[in-house]
Amino acid sequence: MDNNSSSENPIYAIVGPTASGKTELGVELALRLGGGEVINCDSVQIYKEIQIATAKPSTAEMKGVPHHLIDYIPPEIKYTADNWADDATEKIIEIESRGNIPILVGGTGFYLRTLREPLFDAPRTDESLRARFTKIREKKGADYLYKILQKVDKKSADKNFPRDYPRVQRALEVYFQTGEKLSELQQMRREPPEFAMRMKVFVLNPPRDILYKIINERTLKHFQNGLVEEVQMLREKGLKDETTALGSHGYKRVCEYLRGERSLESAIEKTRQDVRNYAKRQLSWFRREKNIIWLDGFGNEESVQRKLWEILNL
RNA sequence: GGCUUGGUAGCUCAGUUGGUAGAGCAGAGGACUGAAAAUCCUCGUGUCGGCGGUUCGAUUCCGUCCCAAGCCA
Repeated sequence: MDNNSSSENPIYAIVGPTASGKTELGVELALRLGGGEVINCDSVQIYKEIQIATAKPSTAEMKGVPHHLIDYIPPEIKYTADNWADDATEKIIEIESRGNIPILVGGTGFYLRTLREPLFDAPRTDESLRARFTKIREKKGADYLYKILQKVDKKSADKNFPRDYPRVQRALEVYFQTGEKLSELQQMRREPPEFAMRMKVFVLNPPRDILYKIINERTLKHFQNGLVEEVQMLREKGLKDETTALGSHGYKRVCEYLRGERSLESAIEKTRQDVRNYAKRQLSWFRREKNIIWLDGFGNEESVQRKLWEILNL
């Protein structure tokens, strides 16, 4: 690989809220560039076997553009942001080494940030320790864990709210696993990768009301396309409701329906709301993100595509 | 046509023994360091259906009209 030229080569990222047309824009960009390859940046599309409600691109939608990090993790695995950053880094190097251009496409802002601003060095989460804390929380409440955290790592406790248990628990897990305070370890972020500076990140920003309408329609379509049957099949094969994969939009509510906890109708409505709320959170996240370029509209709109080609001189 | 029960925030409703009102949901804004499609924080002025009357003061009581649901003709 020629390091000199690669240090000037851009890497692209197309991000934004769910249902904003990232997939199409990413593929069009790859074709326009000639030699673009898509790397998925979505925390659910990485999983194999869950399909219908994941909005993974179909073969036709890929238009011959190579796609990476899609459909490659078994659904029972707990995959994390750091795993993805490692895999994505590897793919970026691989794609560039064959003279092609990586295009990150997806809506998981945390993953993208993890790639650009790597996390501190830490051992993998000790799942048995996590299970123990979860048990304590279920028995004694989130406030109880929070009080422990106040004693062992006051700074972490002050940063978080008592009921935000994933973060409170994470800080406790780190402390009891490593003997060190998360608040101190977090200062020690690793150096950004060489390519971080070469990344051009575009964020799609469609009108909210239209986006919500599309989400509502798409959700209904997922159910009509056999989402319930897909979940039934996965559960019959032994996939647990508690997995990350079955916790994703649609799947979670269908599991509740299959457990008899809600009606099918309410599973659809609740999923719609889950996805709408998620889209809003994604936008909040990207507003905070540094070094991004906003593209108003949907990724499948010609005006948006034209604007992107213009910015990139393509 | 008569009777009954309702008409309060986008929706479902609570409430004020008369001093212009508050919950849940929806929605909005925000946080985010290995669970991130997760998790959490903050945000509620609306002719209290219209018009009159009583009253210092009415969304609250009275009258009347309109609308909805139910029952009786």
